Amino acid sequence: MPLPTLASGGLHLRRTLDSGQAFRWRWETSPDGSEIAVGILGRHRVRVSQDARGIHVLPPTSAAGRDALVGYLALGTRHRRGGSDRAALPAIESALAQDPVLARILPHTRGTGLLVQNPWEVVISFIISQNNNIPKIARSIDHLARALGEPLGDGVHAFPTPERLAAAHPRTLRACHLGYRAPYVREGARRVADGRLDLDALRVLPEDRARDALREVPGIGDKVADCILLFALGRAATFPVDVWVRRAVERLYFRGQRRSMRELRAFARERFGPLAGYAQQHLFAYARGHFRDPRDS
DNA sequence: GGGCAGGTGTAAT
DNA sequence: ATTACACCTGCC
Repeated sequence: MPLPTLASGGLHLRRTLDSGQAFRWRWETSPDGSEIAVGILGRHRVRVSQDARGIHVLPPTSAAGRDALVGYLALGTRHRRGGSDRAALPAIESALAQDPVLARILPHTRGTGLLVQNPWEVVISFIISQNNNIPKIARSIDHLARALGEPLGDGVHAFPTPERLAAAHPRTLRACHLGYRAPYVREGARRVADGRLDLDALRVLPEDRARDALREVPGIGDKVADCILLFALGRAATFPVDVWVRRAVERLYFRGQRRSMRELRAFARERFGPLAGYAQQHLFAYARGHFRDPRDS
């Protein structure tokens, strides 16, 4: 059975893949009406769906693709990884539900997990994300992959390597609609390619040191650095504050009063501790669902 | 057309 | 340590 059904472990596939932490997933509807996520993990094109029985890895996903998916979704990693505990999602959500605000939100967002993504891809993806919106971010990344990524067949391309991206002609980047972010992307790629930014080395640094190292790259500020730490480097205590999370925290915890970035970070650390990253995911999802119009609550 | 979108760099306070 | 502004681009 090369493509088994995997225990969901409390993971809600759709909520997780659509939560804004990854940009290369597409959804298709199968003949029986079920929804199938199609994505690219490294050099593997993978297809996956979920129903009451669990998470199904679907053809033509290879065995290697299946393994990549298990790691990516953090399935079967109930115990220690990289020296830190990764508790099962239901246990995490039970802990978060001690907070009355999250207890109210969780029914809408339960199952939103943190992915274990490739740091290089996350660095570039979130540099592109600044002052941008999700459809446009996804489009730019898709353009980059087509222009510079290894072809994997069927018109699908891997994410470009640092070397290829660093060597890309400005004209090529221009065609990816990166706008003023193009020089940031290029410089980030150069630094990863030549070792000035050693992403693997960041894994063993204290969180603050790793954030400082990331912030040295032009185009990476506090928010993008936090996203990289949370979505690719396993730092679940990190609390990226974007406009949506800010809105959610200020309205739900501070009666709509404006708080400084510093206050918001301190709040998250005190309130959610090592699970702040998960709390952020829930607050973000809820805010996007309910605060679309800045006037309503 | 002006404003905004999952920020950041820069200059000024 | 905070605040104001510009910024590619696509969309309303």
